[in-house]
Amino acid sequence: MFHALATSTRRDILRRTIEREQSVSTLASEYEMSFAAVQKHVAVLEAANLIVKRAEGRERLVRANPEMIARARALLARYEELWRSRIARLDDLLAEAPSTGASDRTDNTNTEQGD
Amino acid sequence: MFHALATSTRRDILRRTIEREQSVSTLASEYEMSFAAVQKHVAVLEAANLIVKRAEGRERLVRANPEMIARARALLARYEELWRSRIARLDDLLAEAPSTGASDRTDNTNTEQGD
DNA sequence: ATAACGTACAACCAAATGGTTGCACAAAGA
DNA sequence: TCTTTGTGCAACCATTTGGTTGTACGTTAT
Repeated sequence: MFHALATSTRRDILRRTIEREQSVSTLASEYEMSFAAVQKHVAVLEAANLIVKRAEGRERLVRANPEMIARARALLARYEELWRSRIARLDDLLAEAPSTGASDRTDNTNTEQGD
Repeated sequence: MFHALATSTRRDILRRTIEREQSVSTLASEYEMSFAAVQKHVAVLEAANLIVKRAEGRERLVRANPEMIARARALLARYEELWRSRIARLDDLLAEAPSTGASDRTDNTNTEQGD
């Protein structure tokens, strides 16, 4: 899935199909490359479930699948969560190690950098 | 950057270096592949600024760069925002269309769908 | 019916990728 | 000193990737 997102052309296709459903050839007309090249990019995005296609006459209408985008984002959010918990653990160590004796954690509102 | 995240080995390295800073050879010992292969993966992550290295004696200690992870997540969040605003726009159209004629647009014969 | 359009897919090609081994070199240790 | 360890880099190889052209086939228009 990250592989599917790894090309700017595909991210652009994703952006366009988020904004509005459109056919493969309409998409293809937006780029310098051949129709077949765009069609392959669409196929990669489809395999990653980042878009879905719908048949309408001879056209295939492409639209983004927001579920999958949310999933990618959630995965990265988990990495950030790992980071926060690591900081929290270090924080605990620092709170315990010195002989300050105070077992209760004083103000530990620290460097949260996520949004 | 998404390219750097596109391999499970590299995502795993990222995960490990989030949890704790460690040397390249320590990382390499965790995988079946050769040291050089892991070293190249680390180099890719470093080029994408997803990790940073620090020299300590002959070792190179690797740690994750949470800023960059947040940035990747923010980019995906923007796609979701696009989706939400698209839904909101459709919502507006549906709210306006039935009542209040308001024929401001002179030649709106081709009633754009979506945007 | 015939032409034009939209799509899919195969074959092909150059470049990038993910892996290997081997070598060079600095730092630690015997 | 000599050896071992940790690192980086180059050369090489197989596979994947991103692009091309060509072909086939169903749908729409003339």
